[in-house]
Amino acid sequence: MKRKNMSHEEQEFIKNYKADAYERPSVTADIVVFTLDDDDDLNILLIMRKGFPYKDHWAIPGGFLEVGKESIDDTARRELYEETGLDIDNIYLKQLYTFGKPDRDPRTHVISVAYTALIPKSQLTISAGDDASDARLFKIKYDVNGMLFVNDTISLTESQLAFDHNEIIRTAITRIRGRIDYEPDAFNLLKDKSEFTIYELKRIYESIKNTTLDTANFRKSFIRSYVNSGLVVDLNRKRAETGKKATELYSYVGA
Amino acid sequence: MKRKNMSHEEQEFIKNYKADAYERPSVTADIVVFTLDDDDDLNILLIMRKGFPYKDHWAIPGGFLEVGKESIDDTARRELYEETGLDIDNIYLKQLYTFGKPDRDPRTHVISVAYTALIPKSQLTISAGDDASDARLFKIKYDVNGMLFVNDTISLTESQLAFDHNEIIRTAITRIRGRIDYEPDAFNLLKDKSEFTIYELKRIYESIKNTTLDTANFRKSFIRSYVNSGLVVDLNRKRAETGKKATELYSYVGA
DNA sequence: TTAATAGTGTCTGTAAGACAATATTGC
DNA sequence: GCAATATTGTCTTACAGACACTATTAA
Repeated sequence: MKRKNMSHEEQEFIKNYKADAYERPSVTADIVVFTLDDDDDLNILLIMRKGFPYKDHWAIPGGFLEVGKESIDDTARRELYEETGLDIDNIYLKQLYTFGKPDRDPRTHVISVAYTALIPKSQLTISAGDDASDARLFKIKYDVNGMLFVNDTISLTESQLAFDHNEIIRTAITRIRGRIDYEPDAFNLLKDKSEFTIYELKRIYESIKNTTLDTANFRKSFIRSYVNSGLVVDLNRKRAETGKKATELYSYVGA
Repeated sequence: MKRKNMSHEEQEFIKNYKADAYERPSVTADIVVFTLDDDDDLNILLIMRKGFPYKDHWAIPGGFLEVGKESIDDTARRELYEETGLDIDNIYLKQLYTFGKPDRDPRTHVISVAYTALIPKSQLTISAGDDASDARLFKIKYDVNGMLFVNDTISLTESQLAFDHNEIIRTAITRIRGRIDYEPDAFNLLKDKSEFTIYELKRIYESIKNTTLDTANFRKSFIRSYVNSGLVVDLNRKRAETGKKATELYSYVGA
């Protein structure tokens, strides 16, 4: 915010402003990191909390805003980097929603600005940050009581998560499902968005929507929405795999 | 957040937690209040700031979170009530986006959780709250440099607004335009959503989208989307106005 | 040749937009 | 009757979903 003409009076006010006059909340950025595993199932990154509160509970990664030094978007990027070692630029990271009930954290009033990240597994180097004793990917499953988070060694119900993180994850899934039909979000989960097949993209749609799609209709929609608009170009090359007909390759060239 | 089984160790941790150990930002809820004026043009509520910073600048209403006492949603409701005297329940008030750049407020790092409200003018009793010397509705117009805010006596360019409030308003307009085609937001701007004509609703759509719509096509879409789904019922009564054919009345019965 | 996957074609129903035509009312 | 607005109908185009059919490759 560049102010052109701040009066002397106003400058004095700012100089003497006591931010401590009112009690302030803490603010965190917390990130729902989605990826696809080798089964093409939708996965989420959870960390095991090292300290209180919710010590030894699984949680989504995140951390406190560094006041005056960074925007809340930067907090999300920084925390994501610390947890995944990701090249922070060129990453799908979008603000999701802000959660602000006074008792959502037992320490003090903590406002959580939640973000959603969509990252191909090949780009993730998962490592537990300072505040975590472990960090893992979990498949998202559903039973009558809600979501389950499952991998080879661990199975969690959503109520076992720290804080209100189950609600944040629910909100993220709802949002990404709502967006996928009219925004090119899904490309961000491709192993290599500069060289992919329609069927790789289709599997991403199916994982996010938790359904199966008709290949013919998916192709029509893909051509109409992305190729005809120039967002995706046909590479006029094919990729051959053993035992199958070779598949045409496309490249996402962005907006 | 009800925790069932918090360990003694964790309880001790919470008791001894010093929130002051890290610097915290301030958090505000700021509200973009939309209404339609008597010309059926889209209006926004702005207040004239009484104190520094941006003293004597127009701004959207809002205020600081009362830490530990209220959720950020409640902050928005409370501030909206103070500025409009509104019956706070039964109001369209939705979280929009959170703005968190460190220098967006010259006092200190202030995180603004922005909300959008859609309220019929008949329900608004606009009054300047504690922190405002004036409160007015402004038509939203556009010129080559962006938005203008205009009423009978005042004309503002968007860059004259306090803080980054022009960016917040832009975000709100984009969001509401994007939502109106698939969410029943527009009903919240009707004078009386329990008794309205198709044409009253059409004018709201036109104001938000800033276009004119075909009556025949609007009717078809209205019937399909709302009457057939039961969200709106045909009252089987008409309202007569002088010099015109009487118009069928409908009632929004909600989800 | 056959299994497996890639890709095309066709049909149906629904919806959006353009626009013509008809209906009702007060004056 | 006429002006003004309300309401219905028709035509075109686009798209989504269901599903039958053809094409290519490796084993």
